[in-house]
Amino acid sequence: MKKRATVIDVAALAEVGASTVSRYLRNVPVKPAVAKRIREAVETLGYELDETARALRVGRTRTIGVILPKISNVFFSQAMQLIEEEARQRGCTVIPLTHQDRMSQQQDNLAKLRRYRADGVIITCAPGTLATDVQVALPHIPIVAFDSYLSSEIDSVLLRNREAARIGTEHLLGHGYKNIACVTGRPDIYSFKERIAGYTEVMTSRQLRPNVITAPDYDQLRFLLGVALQGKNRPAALLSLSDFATLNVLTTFRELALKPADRVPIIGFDDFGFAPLVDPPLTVIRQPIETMVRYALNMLFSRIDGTASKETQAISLPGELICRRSCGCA
Amino acid sequence: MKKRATVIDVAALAEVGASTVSRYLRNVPVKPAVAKRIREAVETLGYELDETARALRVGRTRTIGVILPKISNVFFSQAMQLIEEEARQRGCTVIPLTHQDRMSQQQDNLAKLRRYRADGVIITCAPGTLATDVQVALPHIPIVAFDSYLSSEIDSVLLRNREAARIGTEHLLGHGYKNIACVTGRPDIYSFKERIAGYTEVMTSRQLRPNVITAPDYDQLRFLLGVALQGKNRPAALLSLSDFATLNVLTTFRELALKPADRVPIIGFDDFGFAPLVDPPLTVIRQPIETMVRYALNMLFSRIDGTASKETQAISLPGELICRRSCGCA
DNA sequence: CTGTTAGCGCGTTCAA
DNA sequence: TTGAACGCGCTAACAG
Repeated sequence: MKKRATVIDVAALAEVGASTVSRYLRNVPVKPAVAKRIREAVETLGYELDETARALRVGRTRTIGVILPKISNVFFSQAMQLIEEEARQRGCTVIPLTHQDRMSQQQDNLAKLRRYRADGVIITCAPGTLATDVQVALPHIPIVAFDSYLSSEIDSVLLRNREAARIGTEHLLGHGYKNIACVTGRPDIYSFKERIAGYTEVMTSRQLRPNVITAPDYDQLRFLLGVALQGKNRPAALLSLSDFATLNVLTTFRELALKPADRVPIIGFDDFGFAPLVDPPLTVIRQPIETMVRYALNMLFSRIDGTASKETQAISLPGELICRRSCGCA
Repeated sequence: MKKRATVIDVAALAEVGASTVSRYLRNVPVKPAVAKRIREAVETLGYELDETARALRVGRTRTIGVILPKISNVFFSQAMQLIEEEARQRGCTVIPLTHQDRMSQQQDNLAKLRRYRADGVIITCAPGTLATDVQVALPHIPIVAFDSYLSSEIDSVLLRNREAARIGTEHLLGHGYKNIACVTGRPDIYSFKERIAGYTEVMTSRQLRPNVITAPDYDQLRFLLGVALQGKNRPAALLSLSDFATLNVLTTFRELALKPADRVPIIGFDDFGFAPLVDPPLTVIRQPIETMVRYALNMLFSRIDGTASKETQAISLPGELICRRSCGCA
C-alpha cells in the first residue's frame, strides 16, 4: 500500500523546489524546461492535489453548500441537477443539505457548512428564517437566497411570485370562474406568501372573496380540500402553489372518486415531465429554473471571487403560463 | 473581522494544553474541572471544529461521494434525499456527482472524490464501467455499487431485476397479452440489461418472440415507439424499464394522439407520486428505495469503520408490483 | 524565475 | 490525566 505522492515527492523527482511544483500546478509561469520535468514527474508518480491540505492552507475549499427543503421534489431535484452541473464547470463541488422546512435543522446545516468551510452558500430558507439568522451563522461567507428572500443585503433570485400568481388567477377568471380557491401547504414559506398575495390582489380587485386553503401538513390539507370540494360553497377552480400541492389536490380528486365533470379546473405551479400526462393535462406556471440557477451561481461566484459590485442584487424572473387542459382551456 | 477561534485559543483561555482540548472535544476522558473550563472557553469563544484541518491530520473527511447518472429523475432524487438523511444521522456530508451515463465524466467524478479524500463512495455506474475502472480509481476506498453491479469483490445493493421483470411480464401475460414489447433507453446499463434478460426469459419460455424496443437516446426511442405502435405488428402490451422510459412511452401516446382504445397496456418500473394520477393510473414495479439506501449506507459505513467482515455482499431486494389500471387490471 | 522556510488547525505521539 | 512538540500536504512570503 504505497502512499500517494505529494508535491515534495514530485519536487524531488523533478529536481526542483516544492514551491515551483506548486506554482506549476497553479499555472504560474515556470521555465519551460522545468515545467516539462515537473509534468513528467507528476505523470510517473500519479500525483494528485490534496484538496484538504490546500483548503487548510488557502482557506478556500472549492465547495459550495446548498441548503434546501428537500431533494426529492420535482422543482428542487431539477435545481440540484443544474447546480451540480454549473458547479462542476467551475471546478467546484456541491454539498447538499436539506432542512425539511425546519428551522433547527437549517441551523444545523449552516453550522455544518461553517465547519466544512464552504466558500459560499445557496439557500432556500425554512419558514421563519430571518436575514440575521443566516448572516450571523455564515460570517463573511457569500450567500445567495434561491427561491426565497432574506433582505436587501443578501443577493437573491426568485420567480416573480406575485405576478405569476396574478397571471394564473386571471387566466382562471378569464374562463369565467369566480369562486377561485388558492391551495398550498406551508403558507409561511416566503414564495408561497408572495403567491398568496398575488392571488389575493387579483381577487379583491374584482370584489371577489379570496379563499386560501392551507394546512400545516399535507394530510390535513387533503382533508380540508375534501370538505371544501364537497361543501356547498365548492370552489369553481383552484390555483395550486407548488408541484407538491398539486399532487395533493389531484390525489384528493382521486380519493374522492370525483367524476370528471365534478373535478375542478386547476392551474399549478412548476412544470415537470408527467404534467402533460395526468388527466386532464396540467396547466402550469413554469419557473425558469435554468436561468434562476445560472443567475444564482453567477452571483455567488462573483462574490466568492470578489469580482462582484458592492450592491446586492435581487433578481426576479417571470414565470411562464403553459396552457394545457386542466385550467379549462380546450 | 475577527478570526475564528482555534483549539489553541480555547486552550489558552481554559489554561490547559491544546491536546487536552482536542481530547475533550473527542470525548476522551478529561478531569471534570478541566472539562468544565474547556466547555466554558468553547462557549465564550464560539469555537467550532475546522473539518479541513481535521481531515488533513486524520486522513478522514466524514464525507461520502455519491456518483449517479442524474439527480433530476424520480428514482435518483428519492435516493439522494434518503442518502442525505442517512448520512446526516451519521454526522457525514454527501458530495453528489453526476455522470449522465458518460464514462469519461464518471472518471472525472472519481478523480474529484480522490482529491477531496472522500471516505467512501456510492456509485451507480455509467454503462461500460468495469470493476477495475473504479477499483483502481479509488484505491483503498470503500465502495458500494448502488443499482448496479461491478464484481464479486465490491459490495452492491440492487433490485432483483430479473425477477421483477419476470413478474411484470407474467402479469401482462396473465391478462392475455402475447405480443409484449419491452422498452428502455440505454440497454447497456446494468439494471436494464438484467431486466431485459428477465423479460426475455419469460417470453422465450412461453415460445413468444421477445421484442426489445430501445435506442441510444430518448428522441429516437420515441420515434421507434411511434413506428412500432402504428405498424402492423403492433405490440399488445408494454413493459417499460424505468420511470424515464415510461415518461417517453406516455409522451409518445400523446404525440400520436392515440385514442384511449388504441393505447397499449403498460407496466413501468419505479413508483412516484404522480403515477396514480396519469391516465390511466400507472401500474408499476416499485423499488424498495428506503431499504436499498439503508443497506447501502450500512455496508459503506461498516467498511469505513472497519467493522465489516472480509467478504463482500451483494444484496438484492424484491420489487413490488403495484397494480393500478394501466396494465389492464380493472 | 526559483528554493527555503514557515505555518494553516488539528490529532497524535511521547514523556512527565 | 496532561502538555510540548511534531507533522499531515500545501501555498505564501521572502530571499536569492
